[in-house]
Amino acid sequence: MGKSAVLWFRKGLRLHDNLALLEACKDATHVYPVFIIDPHFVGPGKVGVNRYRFLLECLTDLDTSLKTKYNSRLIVLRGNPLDVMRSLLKDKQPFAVDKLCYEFDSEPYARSRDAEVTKIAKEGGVEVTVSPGHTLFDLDEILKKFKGTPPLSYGPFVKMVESIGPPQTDKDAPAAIPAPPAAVLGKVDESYSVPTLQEMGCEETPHNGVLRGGETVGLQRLHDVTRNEKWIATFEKPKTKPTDFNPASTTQMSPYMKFGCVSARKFYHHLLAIYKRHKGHSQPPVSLLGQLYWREFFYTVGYATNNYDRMAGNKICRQIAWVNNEEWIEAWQQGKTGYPWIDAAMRQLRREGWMHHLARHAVACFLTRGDLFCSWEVGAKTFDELLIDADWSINNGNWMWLSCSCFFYQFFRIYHPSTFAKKYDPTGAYVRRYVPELRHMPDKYVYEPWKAPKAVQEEAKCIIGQDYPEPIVDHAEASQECKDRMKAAYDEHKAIKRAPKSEMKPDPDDEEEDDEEGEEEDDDEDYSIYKPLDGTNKRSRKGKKASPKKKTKA
DNA sequence: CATGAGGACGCAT
DNA sequence: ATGCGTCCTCATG
Repeated sequence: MGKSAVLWFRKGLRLHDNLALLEACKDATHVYPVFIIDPHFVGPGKVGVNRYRFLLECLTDLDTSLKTKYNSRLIVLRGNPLDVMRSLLKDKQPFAVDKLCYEFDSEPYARSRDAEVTKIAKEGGVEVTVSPGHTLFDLDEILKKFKGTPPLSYGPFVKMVESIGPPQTDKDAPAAIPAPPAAVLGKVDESYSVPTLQEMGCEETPHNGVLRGGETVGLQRLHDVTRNEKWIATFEKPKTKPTDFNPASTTQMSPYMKFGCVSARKFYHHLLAIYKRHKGHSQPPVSLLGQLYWREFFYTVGYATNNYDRMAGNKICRQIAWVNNEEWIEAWQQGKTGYPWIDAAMRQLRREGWMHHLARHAVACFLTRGDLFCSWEVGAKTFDELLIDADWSINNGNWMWLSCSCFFYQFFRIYHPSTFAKKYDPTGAYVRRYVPELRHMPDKYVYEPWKAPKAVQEEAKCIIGQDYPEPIVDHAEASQECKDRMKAAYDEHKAIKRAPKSEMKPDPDDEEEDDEEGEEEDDDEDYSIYKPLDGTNKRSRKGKKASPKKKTKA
């Protein structure tokens, strides 16, 4: 008698180089390709419409490929994965299986979910296999090399990664995938098909972006983008332009990497083949290969770090007394800060679910250490909702980077919120595209429209403060205050580090447990512009400024 | 386009 | 103690 295996798709939404799929096909008479729509990710503020649309496109593509090439289909189940798996693996509903195969996922939610599911499988007598493949290398293997603690610098990380040799060669899609039995295929009808956006609780909005989901378009993009080998070989990330659109100046492969539509290993070997033909190609960190290594880097650190997605209890994260001003946050999120370059980027994000890396830098710097001094966690959540390529490990890592909370510490280097983009796009075409209010503003004022004389504003049909907002902060003033605050936070950090245990830290080895909010003493009350505006925002999310002196353990 | 100051960071060795 | 760090800005030549 043959075996029935479930291939549980989560990320890794592809048929090529899918080790879990190959594992499922091994000795199986039937393979059930399954995806579970998890309500955990549904709802306001969770996953924005653009990423959901992208996901559904990925699922539709899988379903189509399975139908046309393999006489099979994708079975989409709905509900909490634990409930779904309980009924599948223990109650054998809607079908019975012997084996469960999936790809390893390093994110905390996935890890605890998968641990539970594994338990359920054991109880149901179902074998479980976990395959690597989302990253170039097995993260546990990398971690072992670093004795559990990966470096916080890229250089040493890459050095080690390169020393372990190239990742496994990518595998082709299987020649055949044994389909579920006809009886089951007949049983799983409409209610197991790919949902609509509406079912996901999203409004059916027009598709504004250029990036469609799926393995097929992902591979096509990889093919198209790598056809220009010279460009691939000489690619340097800092030299790409954040203001380019149609086409963007980068590969835009990130959403396909995030969902695993395209295998990282395939991308890697593709690049190396091109490098072989082009001597003098660019190098990490700026090269395209360097970008894959950055991904690997953040995945590794994210995997090894507790509370990686927040400041409290996060050992690698600087503790900084950010001040969340809700009005400013709202303005930033909606692209109404009064700084056209910042607003254009934020509107592109909301509209298309994508923006260039350096645009992400600019808006992140602006929200946190550059101008508004709001917490990077707010920014990370916003990106997590709106970006189609939002990737937990990379997103949180980059937010710590940009806010000078980890990885990068030169807080006096601040992106200018109006002139940074000028060198890329002197006439402001990008701004005009995403901030139509400024469409008729002369080049001279398009990045700083508040400086335009009234007559010019009238001529351009854009009165500042009426048709387009005044800047919510004065950059010169705000950035100086931010620098001062960062300096204070860093000094505090140094003081804590220098002063050893002596009565300020209860135990040198308590690390792990209850993150006792190192609430900074707030000696800097005279920072005018960051003071709370009557009740709309709290001083600091962790508020309680009660304790006057350094706490001792309760 | 290239260079240097600015104010002087931290991590890794 | 030293070297280095993907992706700053402004002023100079």
